[in-house]
Amino acid sequence: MSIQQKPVFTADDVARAESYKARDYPDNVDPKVEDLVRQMISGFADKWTVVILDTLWDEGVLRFSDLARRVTGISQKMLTQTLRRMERDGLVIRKTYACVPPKVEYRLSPLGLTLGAAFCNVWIWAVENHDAVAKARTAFDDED
Amino acid sequence: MSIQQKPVFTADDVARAESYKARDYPDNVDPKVEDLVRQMISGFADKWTVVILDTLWDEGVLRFSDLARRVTGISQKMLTQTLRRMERDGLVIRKTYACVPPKVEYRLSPLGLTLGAAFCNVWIWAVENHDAVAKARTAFDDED
DNA sequence: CGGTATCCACTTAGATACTG
DNA sequence: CAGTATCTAAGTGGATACCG
Repeated sequence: MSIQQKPVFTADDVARAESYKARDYPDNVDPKVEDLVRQMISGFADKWTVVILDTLWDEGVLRFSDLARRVTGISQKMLTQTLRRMERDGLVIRKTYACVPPKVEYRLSPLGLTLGAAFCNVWIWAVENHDAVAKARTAFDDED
Repeated sequence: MSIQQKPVFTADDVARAESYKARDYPDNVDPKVEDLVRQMISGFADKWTVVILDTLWDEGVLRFSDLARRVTGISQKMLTQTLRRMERDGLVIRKTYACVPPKVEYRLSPLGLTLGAAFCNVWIWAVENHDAVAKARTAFDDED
């Protein structure tokens, strides 16, 4: 059998990966920190949070109804819920104006801005690789 | 959007955001592409996918049972399901050995490797900001 | 306009049992 | 070991109605 001991990936693979990678990824992280981080990521890694982050990153400041319009398919309930959680986590700043009819503006906090920046490469990856994923899916479905 | 244009944030905020940002984020993306990308992101943005991606990124090659051990809290069912979806999307390569007892190895594909690389900054963000998030939460819960 | 509250259909995921 | 199959409890999210 031809077991490759170390080179799981070719130099080319690694080079392409590096092009998505900005800062150095720490090799050894404290297991406790690792676990904490996973809990955090798990918390943020849901459908709507990422899309809302993306939208606010793109648009800057949006009213509730504008967000509802741009985040296609979201219900009012989920929009409210997700925005509250993001506000609680310090990612989003909510500003209400005491007027009639009411007006509420949402925007990313500095913390949310840095998270949005960290997500940039993921969005770029998605733009550049969505056809590769589509191809992989049809290939997978066709075999067997 | 280019974050320099809108004066919503201070120069310091922007500088900190830039430190997480590697490649330039495209200003104008085709709305249809934008929508496709959001569907993709929504698909990948679930709890287990991200954690498995992280684990395989860290460890390289893992057997099914090793993955189950490292991805704390996941059920066998979800592990199987998520790995299948990731394999179908072309992120993960599954290699079975015809022996008794059976042995199955999982590793990231080149495509999965690039996605993992794109996620690096998000993980770094999580490591560096999890205390900020914790503080935001207690602050939010204390008021009212 | 920007929510909250309630109800309910549907999905999800864990536990358990079984298989190649 | 690495799954699949089945059942069920819990959670999720949409629709609707109503409120400040």
